[in-house]
Amino acid sequence: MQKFMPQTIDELQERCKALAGRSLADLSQELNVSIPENLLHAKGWVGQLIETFLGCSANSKALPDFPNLGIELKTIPINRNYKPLESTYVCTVQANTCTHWRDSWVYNKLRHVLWVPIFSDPDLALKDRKIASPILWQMDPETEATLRTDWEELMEMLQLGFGKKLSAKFGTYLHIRPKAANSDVLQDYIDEAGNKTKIVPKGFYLRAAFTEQLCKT
Amino acid sequence: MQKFMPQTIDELQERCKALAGRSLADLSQELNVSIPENLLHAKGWVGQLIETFLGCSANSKALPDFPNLGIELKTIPINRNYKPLESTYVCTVQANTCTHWRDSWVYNKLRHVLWVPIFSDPDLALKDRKIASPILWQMDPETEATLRTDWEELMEMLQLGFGKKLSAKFGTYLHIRPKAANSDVLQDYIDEAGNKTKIVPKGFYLRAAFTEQLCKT
DNA sequence: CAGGATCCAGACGTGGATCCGT
DNA sequence: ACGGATCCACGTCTGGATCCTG
Repeated sequence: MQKFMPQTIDELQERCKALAGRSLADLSQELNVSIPENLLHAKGWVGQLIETFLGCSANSKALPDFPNLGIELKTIPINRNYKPLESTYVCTVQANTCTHWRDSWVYNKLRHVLWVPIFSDPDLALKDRKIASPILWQMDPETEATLRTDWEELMEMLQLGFGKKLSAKFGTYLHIRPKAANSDVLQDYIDEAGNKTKIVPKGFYLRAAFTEQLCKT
Repeated sequence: MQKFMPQTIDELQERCKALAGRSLADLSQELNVSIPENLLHAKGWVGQLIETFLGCSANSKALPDFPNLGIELKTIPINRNYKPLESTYVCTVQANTCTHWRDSWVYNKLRHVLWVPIFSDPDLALKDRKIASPILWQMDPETEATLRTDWEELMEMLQLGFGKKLSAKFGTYLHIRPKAANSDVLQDYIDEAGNKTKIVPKGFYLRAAFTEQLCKT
């Protein structure tokens, strides 16, 4: 059962009110989808459940989840104390497409986000996990400055051919980690010496230390 | 039931002998695959049946059907008089990748081909269609000269931006036709004036007049 | 009947993320 | 607890070709 996509921010916020406090069992029953035993073989299940409830089409590449509103949806697993349990995936890294920050996928994905924190302590069964209050958020100048610096430094390392040395240790809010089916997946890359090589596809992620600020406000 | 891939040309020719004269009903029974009522919703079925019988893996992109032998497999529907009923698809057209003929996908697909003609008169039910004698063929210099000229002229028209005017009328042996799910599928293209536009994805095909020469020898 | 349009299966890529060893 | 590794769904692309109308 798919809902209609909200046409205005007010409609979206109404839908968010109807989401806060509800359990995943509750939501999946209303939407008539079956609930998996755990997330090991369904890692994206919660995110897709929330997408369905809020009425995003779940397809559409390169467009925000709510295209007419320009808003991106991100779920965040948190513990009882509103502390994120995981980093948050932002988008794939496009090596060799050097643009300005404002043209980047990262900026455009994070400019305007609906964060949906979900109480997800590991001892809490999937069905009993509950939605906290969704947060409609816009990137502020200070945050942008930090993200921009992170992005520029990380992209520069990639451009210069240091992709293999680019570990998840770099970056204040944003960092780069593998993003692939497994480590056998490889894509073309040109290293610092100008030689053709292969690296595992990578993605941008927000560190939990960053999203913690959002969830605790 | 998948067979092993032939490791030598001799093994491949043995397999071909076992194929000649047999009906599609016979083959599909041996391979334990169900036979469709007609080809309208299974246009590639015959080709895939023959692939299975001859032991090609059916995956592998950019590689020949028999990678270790460097041989490509092509089925050709023919009538009682060995005249092809259709043109033969070769490969997709890669606009904006101008290389030399010998580096082209067309040359490499057609250098060494196992043609499998199949009696396919329209009044003959799918199950009753029979395999004629497979033909293991290598491109000869005269054929290459004609194919090369066709390919160079067609590619030049594409490079120069005349993709929209490039109809299937051009080319002696080889021509270009749409190759997509339907005519709504579009891909980026730069026209003769240098403007960005969209065209339907295209493929190279061999005219029936060309394959007729092969089937009648 | 030639040329433009179309159809399926299966591989591949991307967006949704969490898992889990050190 | 962090960073490298991994997992599913689903849309898109590609290779297998034939359909079908003017």
